[in-house]
Amino acid sequence: MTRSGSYHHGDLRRALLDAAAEAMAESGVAELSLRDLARRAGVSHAAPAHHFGDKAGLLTALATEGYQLLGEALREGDDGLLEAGVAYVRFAVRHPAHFEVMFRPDLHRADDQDLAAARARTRELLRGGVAQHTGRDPDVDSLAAWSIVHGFATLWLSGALPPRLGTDPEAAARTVIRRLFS
Amino acid sequence: MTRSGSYHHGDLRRALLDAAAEAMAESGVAELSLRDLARRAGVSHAAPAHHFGDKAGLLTALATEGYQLLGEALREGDDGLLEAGVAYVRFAVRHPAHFEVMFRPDLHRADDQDLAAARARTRELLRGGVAQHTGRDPDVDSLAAWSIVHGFATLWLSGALPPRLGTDPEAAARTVIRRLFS
DNA sequence: TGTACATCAGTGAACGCGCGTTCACTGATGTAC
DNA sequence: TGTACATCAGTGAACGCGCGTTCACTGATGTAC
Repeated sequence: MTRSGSYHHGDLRRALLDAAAEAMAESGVAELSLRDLARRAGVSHAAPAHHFGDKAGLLTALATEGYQLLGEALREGDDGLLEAGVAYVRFAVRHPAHFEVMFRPDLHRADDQDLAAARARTRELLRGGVAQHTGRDPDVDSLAAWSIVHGFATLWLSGALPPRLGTDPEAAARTVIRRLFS
Repeated sequence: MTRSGSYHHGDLRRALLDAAAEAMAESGVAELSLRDLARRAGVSHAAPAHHFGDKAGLLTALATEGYQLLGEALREGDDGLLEAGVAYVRFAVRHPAHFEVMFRPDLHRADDQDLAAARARTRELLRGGVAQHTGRDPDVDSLAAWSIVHGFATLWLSGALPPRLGTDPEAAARTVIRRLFS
């Protein structure tokens, strides 16, 4: 879509979201600036305002996309609870920037309509998936499941886990999740 | 310790750490600035450099203190696994700033000696506590336990959990942790 | 008890920087007729 | 097929801001004798 040399970018919105995810994965959200994203996309530093209004607007769009991607990941991993849990961890590791901004309400506009809709839909998937597969209190079960996969993903991303676990987060997560449902 | 009107503060190091925890709890780490902390402590904006060198130095000290506080909390909650887990969540909710900076290596100097020592000691407590009380593979059990309490605490702090859970994080956490060891 | 002096803690002015945001503009696109 | 015009996307200069850091300084403290 990038027509280089042309005045119009082609799909600047997409390019800015990708640049944001890339920049955050590289050096964290603290370093993120609109001017840097514009530089990465090869446009003037005032261009982003056209698509997102301001910085919070861009991060809100990124969070919204994150909930959509997570929703797709959960639907694909519809081979039972274990695989859904693994899919959650896989999403977090593959899309660390989306994952972070989704759970940092200080970074996005939590009351944005699109974001709220995507968030609600994906959370329903999370709850519904657990309720289907368990015989116990689905409230407790879904909260326990969410906590354990979210905790594992967060600890993995922060580098807090011991090196002994190796380099495959999904394998390690599988063992841990299995422990919850044994 | 604050001798107001005097040239020397008395315990500026302590005051700055407290101010940092307070400021982060109020408005997140993104807003944190050394100049603001100096304002809160009632000293000139160049004073913090004297005690911490720079911003990363201050946050490293905060993370170190966090590991010490968490260690104490875990030792006190030595009435079994369940209460240790609850103590973990209680620590996170009472000291959200410490908790955040401990698990954000982009905010502190991970190779600082004091920090590394405090971190290692507290992690040993985490692992050791679980190994004592379980009949199964202690590696898997301690990782599952850490994941579930860390995940619950993180989700609670981010406001992601449904309002239905009420306002008492410890009660909700207790139910969830019990589920892991049932 | 008093004095000299080294050390330490805090001051305040100055610097350069990158940032977000605003604004009048211009180039490109698409649509009506 | 051609022309006029509205709309949209991106430009580039300008602004004001708060920040971290540096530096020569000064006030306070503690210690040796």
